[in-house]
Amino acid sequence: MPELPEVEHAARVAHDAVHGRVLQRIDALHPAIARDGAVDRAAALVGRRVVAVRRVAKWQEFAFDDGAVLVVHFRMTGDWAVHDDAATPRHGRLALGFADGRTLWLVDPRVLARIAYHAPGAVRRDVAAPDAHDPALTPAALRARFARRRVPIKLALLDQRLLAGLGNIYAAEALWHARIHPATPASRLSLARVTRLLEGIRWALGEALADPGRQQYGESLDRLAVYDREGAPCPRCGAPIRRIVQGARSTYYCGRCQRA
DNA sequence: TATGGCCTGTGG
DNA sequence: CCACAGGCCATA
Repeated sequence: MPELPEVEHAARVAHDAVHGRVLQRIDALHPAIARDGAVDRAAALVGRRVVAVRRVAKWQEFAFDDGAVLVVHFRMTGDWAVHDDAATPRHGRLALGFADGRTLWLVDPRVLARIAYHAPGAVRRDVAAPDAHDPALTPAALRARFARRRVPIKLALLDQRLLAGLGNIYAAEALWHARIHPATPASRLSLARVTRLLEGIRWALGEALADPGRQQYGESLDRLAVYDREGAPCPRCGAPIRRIVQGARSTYYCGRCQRA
C-alpha cells in the first residue's frame, strides 16, 4: 500500500486507532520483520503512550510521550488492520497491542515492510525530500533537483531523495499527463516541461488523495490512464499503451503523445 | 548508474 | 513452471 496518498490515509487510520493509548506489547510474527533488531529495541516502548501518528514522506512515525519514535515503512504490501479481539489476521507480521485489547496489526504479505526505533533524544539525520505535492515545491526548485541527473526521468521520479511520495504507478501517470517520454534524461527537461510535469504529479496524486480508500494492495487499478494498460488505447489519443522496463520495473506510456 | 536481493502471492 | 508485483537497499 505504497504511494503517498495511501500512506497518508494509513497514518490517519493508525492515529485514530491508537493515539492516547498506552502500548502493552510489540511482537514480531515473522522473522523478517524482526531481523534487524528494531523490534527488540522497540520493546522499550511498552508502557509508553502514543501522542500522535504522522506521515513523513512514505514513513509513518509514532511519537511517544517520552520522546521516543517508532517508524514504520510499508514498502510494497504493508497495511494496517485494527482489531479489538485476539484474532491474528492473515499475513499479520507485527502486533502493537494497546489497552482494552486493541491491536494495531501490520499486515504485509511479502514482509518487505521495515520498522525503526529511535530512543528518546536520539539524533536523527534522515532528512526527507519535499513532498511531491507540496505547494512550496516550485518548478524551478524541482528542475534544480533534476540538474546533473542523467537518469531517465521516470527513475528520477522514483528517487525519494529528490522528491518524496511518487511510486511506480503515479510516476507513470504523471509523465503521461505531462506528455513526457519516460526515458528522457532528467537533467534535459526544460523549465516548461518540468512545469508540466509538476502539474502532472499533482494531478496524479490529487486524484488519489481525493479517494483515499482505494488501492489497497491487489485492488482497483481502474481509472488509471496508462499503468498496467499495455496494448489498451491511450485515453487521450487512442494509440496503444506501451510497456518498457526501467530499473527492473515496468513503465507504461503512450508512444504517440509522450515524445522522446 | 545498473543490477540483484529481500519475501510471498498470484496469474498466465 | 515462469514472470511479475504500489519499494527500497546493498553491492559492484
